Amino acid sequence: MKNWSDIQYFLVVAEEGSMSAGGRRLGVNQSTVSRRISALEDELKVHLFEHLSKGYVLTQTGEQFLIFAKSIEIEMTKIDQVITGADTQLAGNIRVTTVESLANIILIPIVAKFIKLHPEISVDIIISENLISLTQRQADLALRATNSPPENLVGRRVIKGVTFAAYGSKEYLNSMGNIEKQDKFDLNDPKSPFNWVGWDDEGSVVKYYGPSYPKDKVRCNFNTVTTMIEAVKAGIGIAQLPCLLGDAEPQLKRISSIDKNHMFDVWMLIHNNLRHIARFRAFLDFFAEESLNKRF
Amino acid sequence: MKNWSDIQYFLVVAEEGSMSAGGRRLGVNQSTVSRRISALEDELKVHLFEHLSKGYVLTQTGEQFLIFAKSIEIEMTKIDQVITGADTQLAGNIRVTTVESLANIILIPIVAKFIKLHPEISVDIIISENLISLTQRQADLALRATNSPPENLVGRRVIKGVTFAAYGSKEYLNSMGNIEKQDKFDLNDPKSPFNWVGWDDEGSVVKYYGPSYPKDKVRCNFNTVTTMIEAVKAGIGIAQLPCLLGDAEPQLKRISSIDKNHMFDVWMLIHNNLRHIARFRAFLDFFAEESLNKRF
DNA sequence: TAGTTGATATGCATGTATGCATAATCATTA
DNA sequence: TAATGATTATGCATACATGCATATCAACTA
Repeated sequence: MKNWSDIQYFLVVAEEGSMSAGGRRLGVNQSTVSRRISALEDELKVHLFEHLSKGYVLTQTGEQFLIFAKSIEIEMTKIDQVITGADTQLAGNIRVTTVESLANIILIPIVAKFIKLHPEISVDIIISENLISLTQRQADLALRATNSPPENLVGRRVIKGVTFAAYGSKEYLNSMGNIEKQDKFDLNDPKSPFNWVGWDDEGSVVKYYGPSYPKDKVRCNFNTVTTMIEAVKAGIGIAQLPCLLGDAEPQLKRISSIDKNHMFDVWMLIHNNLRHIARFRAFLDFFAEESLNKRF
Repeated sequence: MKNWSDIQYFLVVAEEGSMSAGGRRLGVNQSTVSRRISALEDELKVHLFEHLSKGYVLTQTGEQFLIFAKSIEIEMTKIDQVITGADTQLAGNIRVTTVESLANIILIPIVAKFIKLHPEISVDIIISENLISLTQRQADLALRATNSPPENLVGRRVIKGVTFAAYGSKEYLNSMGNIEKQDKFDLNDPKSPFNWVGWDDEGSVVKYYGPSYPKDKVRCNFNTVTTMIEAVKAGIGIAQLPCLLGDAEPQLKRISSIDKNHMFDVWMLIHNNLRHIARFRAFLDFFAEESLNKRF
């Protein structure tokens, strides 16, 4: 797309249904609108409008084009707002991204409180196992498990030192012998009867911070903690899981001691250049406060 | 913002750090770039760049501007892809929006399966109690509780006839008398001792489809089902809840029969004009299939 | 049917933006 | 210190996009 302004012309014609009306709204001549639309259609080699007696109506392709053009329009109004400094009010939308497991136990309860406190602010939680890019502004804030936050992001450490331990489902452990008899198992013994559920570092961008486990006994790998937990529940094997999550599952039983050498922190991160926008600031502060009070 | 194309010029200069390099990349003269940047700065009445010996570097304002400009750039490349028909591949990103309650019990388990099946597709789940607009393309698909989907959206009914019943926490019911003794309560009796947790239609865009309940006995209202459930668990009172959700809570007990006159369906919706894009189609089909197999 | 209104396409004149050439500035290197 | 190379700012000529005027067309009305 050579001339991005053509989107503007497209949008008004799509909305008004006529070149003249579009021109009036943009304060330009009717012929200009007509010529810009033609230029756009020539460049893309598609027909965006059909010229019926009623006026210009969108073709199928035009309808598709409109959907994307709209989101560009929205971004454009946002950019104006930011520059003119309309972002000092505690209103508008916040987009927070995290992975499923952290969303359920940490993010969602605190967000529920926050929206009650600030009825003018709406919060979208974007759950994604791919690391949503804050730099590309797919989200405003991110709740991340890490030990070293990227330097272009600032934020607060909301949970410190999440530990790992091995867990198995009570049913699975029973099937391998009486779990009532023992609380600790020698998991590193090559003769240990347990299968393992592993963490797939390759497919995912989210790093594994836990202790090592016998790779040759891994039955299957997963790239999200939640699916790992499901697999352990289903009796596929045992797994190294964050205690924060494992202890919350009544069907699971902790079968190892905590390894203090393998821990991670949880950070609420924001892009450096967005941290002064009022609603983001308010959310960050509120979140830090709440997570301090809560004991994970 | 008058000339949307100026964003283009801004982006290349921000990246290259010089007007000449920017001009080369865009295939225009260096002076053009310089003039367009000046025009942009004059129009917005801010300085976006500082001219140091090393070249042009972003000011604080420029950094903020960049963040939003980037997302416009991303949308622009998307619009090109759609038009040139690059969207026939089973790859890319899908954004599905829904409310928290539906996410937890329906959406997340199926998405987990889906991303395993299609490793090239990433799925973002956007949890928002405000109705995210599919028309404005804040999301690609939406999982909604409704009985009449909007006409510009198409989709599949993934769950039919979700019923309501009254629920209370076992603890709360015990405190009001022995729950073992009775299974049905006369909730409409004005002398009934129960407080109610209500649904706040006003604050939220999500409609309440359940049976009526005595408004004069409502202690507090909530605008998300999940917070209602938490309130009921906390012993604030009883509430009309979707059985789908209420039955899943071991702490709760169903204390009324099902009212067949108040039900709702759950739809997976997509914008009419996006339904032919391959990855959306694949997701919609997979979701319909999976939800058929599952019994909710 | 003719007249009226409103919309669109196209020729022509004009104004604006662009490219080119040039001079000034600055960093690097001999 | 001088010389080279690269970048930027500005004057000037030109190319291109816009506005204006006009002809055509379609729909509605008397």
